[in-house]
Order: sequence, then structure tokens, then C-alpha cells
Amino acid sequence: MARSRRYRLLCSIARALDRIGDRWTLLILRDLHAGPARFSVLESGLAGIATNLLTDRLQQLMADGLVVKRSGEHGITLYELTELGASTDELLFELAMFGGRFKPDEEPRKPGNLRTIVLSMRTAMRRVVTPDARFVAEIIVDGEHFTLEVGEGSVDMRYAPAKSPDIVMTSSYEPMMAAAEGEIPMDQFLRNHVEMVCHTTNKDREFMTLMGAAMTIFAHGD
Amino acid sequence: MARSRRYRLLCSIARALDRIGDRWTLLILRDLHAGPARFSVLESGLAGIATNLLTDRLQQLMADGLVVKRSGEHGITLYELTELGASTDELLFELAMFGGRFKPDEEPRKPGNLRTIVLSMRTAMRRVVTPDARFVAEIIVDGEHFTLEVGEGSVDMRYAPAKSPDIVMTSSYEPMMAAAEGEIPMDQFLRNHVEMVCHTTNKDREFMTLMGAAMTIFAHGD
DNA sequence: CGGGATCCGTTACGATACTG
DNA sequence: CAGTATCGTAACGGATCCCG
Repeated sequence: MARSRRYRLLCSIARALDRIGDRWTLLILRDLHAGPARFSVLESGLAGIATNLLTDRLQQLMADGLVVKRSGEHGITLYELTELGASTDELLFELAMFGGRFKPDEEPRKPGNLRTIVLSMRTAMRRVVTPDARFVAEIIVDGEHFTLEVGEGSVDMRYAPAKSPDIVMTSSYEPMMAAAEGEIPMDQFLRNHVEMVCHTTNKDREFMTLMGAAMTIFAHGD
Repeated sequence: MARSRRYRLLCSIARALDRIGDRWTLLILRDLHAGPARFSVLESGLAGIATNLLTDRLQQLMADGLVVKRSGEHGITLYELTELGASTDELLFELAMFGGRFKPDEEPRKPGNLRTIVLSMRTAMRRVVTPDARFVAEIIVDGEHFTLEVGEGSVDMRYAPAKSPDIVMTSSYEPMMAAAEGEIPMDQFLRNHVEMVCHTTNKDREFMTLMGAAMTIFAHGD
């Protein structure tokens, strides 16, 4: 069944919206930027999506070449971004920066997992990273594990435990969001709401500097 | 009437989509980046939008502070971006760059005016402008007039005739789009499909360099 | 004539129930 | 777990009508 509501305009913005303009589609892509995921994980991260819509959107994304389905270990099904799908990162980051200009809703629904924060953190860090920074960090937020790899000026982050991190940072979601919204000062957040274990001398300073700079982008714009 | 389909998630991308995620909204904003416009001009530029939807979207945009309505000369009504609305420029440009990765549709609808191209041209030029470039150009495409002002490293472009331009460039839509899509080489476009009148010595070279570099971004990505 | 408002058929979405 | 199936509701699209 072909999509019937299309702009069909000779305009690249309309062409983009014909692929990723439907409801939920951009949020699904944002989630997939945290790494491959199975259907149920996407569903729980998307807080409120109907399963038939998730099915439909994944099929559209596959038809347009932004997502592929593949088999993981134990025969489970994984959805994963293609290079084309991954090229939405700057777009999604700009969207996040724009959305950051509005006050959060009164009674927001909480997502079932924290995959949602990976894209914004990663892209923000890419904008502030220095060429000499080099470390592997594990970030644990409310018991969920993230790996952050920095080196050669590149930054990678994904929703997975780290192998042998130089640093392990532990924090929780609420104060982290508050700091990102600018509701509490960055240094206060880093001092009071973050625990750090450093396995490699001085890497904690590198990490804290980058982390603080990245989160400041959210709090005050770039 | 409050919008009923909202994500209400604690996520800045969802917050953005709750304001600009509806159908047509981003295309309206893109049009308004060319300068203030009246209802009927927006309608003709948007090729296929229903008037009730345009009314609805403009009201949502005004309620959210992205657009204001004001009276122009002869008592006409103009819609205009606020600073908040104008801050969608990077986002829209990333959207255009992403959409540029897909092939144009077979039988596209043509817009009733060319306001649509201003935002992409302006943002692309901002990415390639040199600090020493300084000129005012009038660009005429299929009889529609644009003003391009460059100086001090800044670039402004709007849908209006120029006062006393250093250069006047005349071209037409079809070959221009073809060049932007990479279907014909840039130098061939500039040589065969562009007429130039230069009123200030050497400003034509500055202009051509900038123009070529900006359009190359579309044709081959940045 | 510009700037909408109203009406109505169609499509998409949201919630839930169900199935291999 | 990974989706289908169903169905009520909301949004969209197209056309027409209205009013200063």
C-alpha cells in the first residue's frame, strides 16, 4: 500500500518529509541512533506508541533504505540504521536544540528506557571534543549502561555496557535532565549528582570537561 | 481547541515535533524564511495546501510564538517569523540536505512562486562565504526577483527586488534545479544558463564563486 | 479580491485485543 | 516476543461559501 499523503513537490525539504515526516518516525530514528534494537525495546522506549504504528513506520523506513532488519544472537530480530538512516544525526540534533527552547510539559510520559538520550549526548560531544582527548567511559544512569568512546577527535556513544572503561560515571535521570534544561547549574550537578570511579589517571578530568561542555550546549544553546 | 495528538514526552525532540511536526508546518516556515508574506502568497507557494489547513497552521505557529501577524502597507495582512521562528533555519537546512539524498518525484507539483528556494540558498551561502566578499546582487529567476546581500562575512537573502545591485543575474528554474540536483555540472550551468550584468568591477567574480560553491553543496552534500 | 470559515468524504492515528 | 486485526476518533484534502 503506497502512502497517499505525500507532498510530491520539487523541493528537498518536502522530499525529506515524505520519508521521515510521519508521526513517530523521527523519534524511532532517534532511538535507533543508540544502536540496533529489537521491536519490544523500541516500543518501550517510545512511551505510548501503538504497536501497529511501530510496525508500519519500521516498514516505511526499511522501504526507503533508512533501516534494515537483521538477525542477532539466539535468532532475535534487530532493527538497525543504515548509513542513510544514520545521516539524520545532524538533523535530529538541530531538532533537539530547537525543542530545547520550549518549556517541558507538565505531566510528561516517561520512556521505558534511556536509549533516547544517546543521540543528543553524542552529537553535543562531537561539537566540543578536542583532538587530544582519548578515553573510554561507561556511563550508568538509573542502572542503564552506556559506552562513550573518545579518541582522534571522534566521539562514539551507544546503549551498551563498556568492556574495560577508563572511567565509570554513575548518575540518575532526573538531575541530569534538570542540568540539561538549565534548571540547576552544571557544576552543582557534576559535584552533587555524579559519582565517578577512575581507573586511568587523569582521564576523569578529560571526561568531566567534555561532559560539562556538552551538557552546557543543551542548557544554554550553542 | 487544544491539539490532542501530542507526544508529551520529556524529550526535546518530541517537544519540537509537538510545535512543528504537523503536516505543512515546516514547509510554511521554510516559505516565511524568504520574508513576510500574505495569506494568498503563502497559499500559492505551497502548491496544494487547503486553505483551512493554512489557517490552522498559522494559528498554531502564532500561539507558539514562531510567527506574528502584522499590518503592512494599504492595510494588508502580513505573516512574519519571530526570532524563535527564524531559529529554525539550521534545522530546515539539514532537512533539505537530507531530502537531497533522494531522487525527485516523477510528476512533482510546481509551486506558484519561488519563495521556497530562499532559505536553502541563503543557508548554503552562509556556509561558504568568505569574510572579504562584499556585494549586493539581484537574482531574477523566471521573472521573480531576489535580493542577496553579502558583507562582513554575513549573508542575507530575501524575496524582493534589489535597490541598487552591483550585479544582476538572470536564470530560470529548471536548469537551476538540475544543477542543484547534480544532473548537470555546475560550470556548465553557470556558463550556459545564466546571464549576468555587472555594475561594479570584479563583483561578478566574487558572486560567481560564492554562487557556485553554494550550489555545489546541494549537488554533492557538504 | 483577499482572507479566511464551513462542510464532508477519506485517510491516518490511538487504544486495545488477539495470535503464531 | 513480534507483530496482526479491529474499531472509534482525530486530522487531512478538496470544494464551496462567506464577508469586509
